[in-house]
Amino acid sequence: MLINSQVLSLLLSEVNIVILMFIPFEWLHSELSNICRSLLRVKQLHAFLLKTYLSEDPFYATKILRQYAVNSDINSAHHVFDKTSDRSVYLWNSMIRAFAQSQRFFSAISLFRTMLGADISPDGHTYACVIRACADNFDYGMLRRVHGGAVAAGLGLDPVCCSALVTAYSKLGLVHEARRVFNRITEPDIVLWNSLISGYGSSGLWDVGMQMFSAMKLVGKKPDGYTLAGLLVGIVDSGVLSIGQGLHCLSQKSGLDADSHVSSLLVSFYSRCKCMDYAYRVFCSILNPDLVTWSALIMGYSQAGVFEKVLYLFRKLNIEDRKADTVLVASVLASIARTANVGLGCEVHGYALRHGLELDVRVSSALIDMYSKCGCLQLGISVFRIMPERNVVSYNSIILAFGLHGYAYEAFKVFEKMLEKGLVPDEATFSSLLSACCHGGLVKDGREIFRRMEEEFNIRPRAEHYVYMVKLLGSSGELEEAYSLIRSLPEPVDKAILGALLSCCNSRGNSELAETVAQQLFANNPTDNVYRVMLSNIYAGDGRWDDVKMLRDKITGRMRKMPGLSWIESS
DNA sequence: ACCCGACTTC
Repeated sequence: MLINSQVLSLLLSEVNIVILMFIPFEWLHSELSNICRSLLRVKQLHAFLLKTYLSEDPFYATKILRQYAVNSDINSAHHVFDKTSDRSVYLWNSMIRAFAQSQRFFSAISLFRTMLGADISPDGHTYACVIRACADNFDYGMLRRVHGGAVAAGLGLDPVCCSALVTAYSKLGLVHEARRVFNRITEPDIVLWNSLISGYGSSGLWDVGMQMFSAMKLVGKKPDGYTLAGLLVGIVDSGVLSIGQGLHCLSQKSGLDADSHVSSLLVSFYSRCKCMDYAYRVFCSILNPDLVTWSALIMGYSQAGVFEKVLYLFRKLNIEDRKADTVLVASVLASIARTANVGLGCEVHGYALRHGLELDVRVSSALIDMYSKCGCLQLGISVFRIMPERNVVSYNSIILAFGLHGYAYEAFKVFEKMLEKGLVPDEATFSSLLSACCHGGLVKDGREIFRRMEEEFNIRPRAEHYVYMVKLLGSSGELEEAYSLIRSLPEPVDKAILGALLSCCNSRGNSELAETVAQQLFANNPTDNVYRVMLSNIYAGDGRWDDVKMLRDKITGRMRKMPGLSWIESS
């Protein structure tokens, strides 16, 4: 029986028991089992189930609940759950999962607690779902409690539960804890092996992941797409290019390169290694690359600074009649910000508007940054004003924008507002604020915020923060204070921090301190001739030509200065 | 249903 959409709509809206007799149940099952991306259709199906009293059946109730959940209609999903009197474990699990996936962590936990009190026992999947939710919310305390609960319920060795535990502990950075869970299982299944390998991969321990990979093959387990993906995420830079190439080779031999996750990871692996030719070749070999793979390639070109390729690919995507998503548009905008071409930025903003992507946090934040870097602060502010949802990144972007344009006072005002909203500032927030102080010459506020960063917000300053502090203090003549800040740091001091002080010595004409700083730089970076050039310029300013000559003679090899180039676009 | 991918600010 062939059912086209018109017939279907008619059936769903005008159904009665007579028509029901003609509906093949295989069709109904497939309609409910496949992911339906239309909320309207889900509602029609639900109405149909209600009319035929099939909604009482926990099997159908679960199916429709899940359909509501994938369409983000969590209230309807909850309604279905409430109306079903005969609740199976699967139904409970689906509802807990629906809460967890729609970021309603506390609802998920509270439903889980209700389930513990009800006359039904949670199974491995219930615990797995709650465990995952704990990890997604970085709630270590809750994770320990749920883990304890699982052990007490006799599920401490349940394969499903343990896979989730291994992943959760790895996500919280406790890969040793994950290993302990793994070690308790005498015969791990492929999923458990994959969980541990992914855990090592995402914790930066790709070598241990490779050891586990060998161990897994020794006990006769055949790797699948998850295994390769877990290994590939760990290969982060060109230092281990050959390992990644080996995995590429392996994926081709085993046919796993057809897996969309594996192929997109191969593209991003080559991108991370700056091997864009390889990345492009892998991309071209994929039959129907999905948006994630397109994004990986576009990001690769963006990070390699090949901006014309970014735009070329974005246009190519459109020519192929594919619709970009928020992540892809945000990446393209970030790339345009670096070219400072506001015309292109406006084009992509227009694209975002036409496709209803402009209110997304990532897109909006990228727009703020793009407009401010292109010199259009006002446009960035307008975007910030209208965005419905703001996160730390959005605030960081607008703070940076104000600072960049010399409005340090506004930057601090936004910072206060951000704290009022209960958002927790991160390292980038303080980078942006310190940068604002540098642009505005606010020494006092800079010192204050630098102090608060550590004392009040528990953020240990990184090299970039010290660079800003040194620049701020040094350029306002407080060279001694800048130097004593540097001396409080453990050796070896990052060359960017010392370099910032050296450059301040240059502009303030303090050759005495410059010599001390430069000696330290020479000692730790003997091949970096830039610092010799800087010091020789300082000597030249004092007319100490003998010292200039002595330094210049030490510069071995050729130094080529890149000619300064700039361009403007005219229309 | 447990294990895998692109992500805006520094």
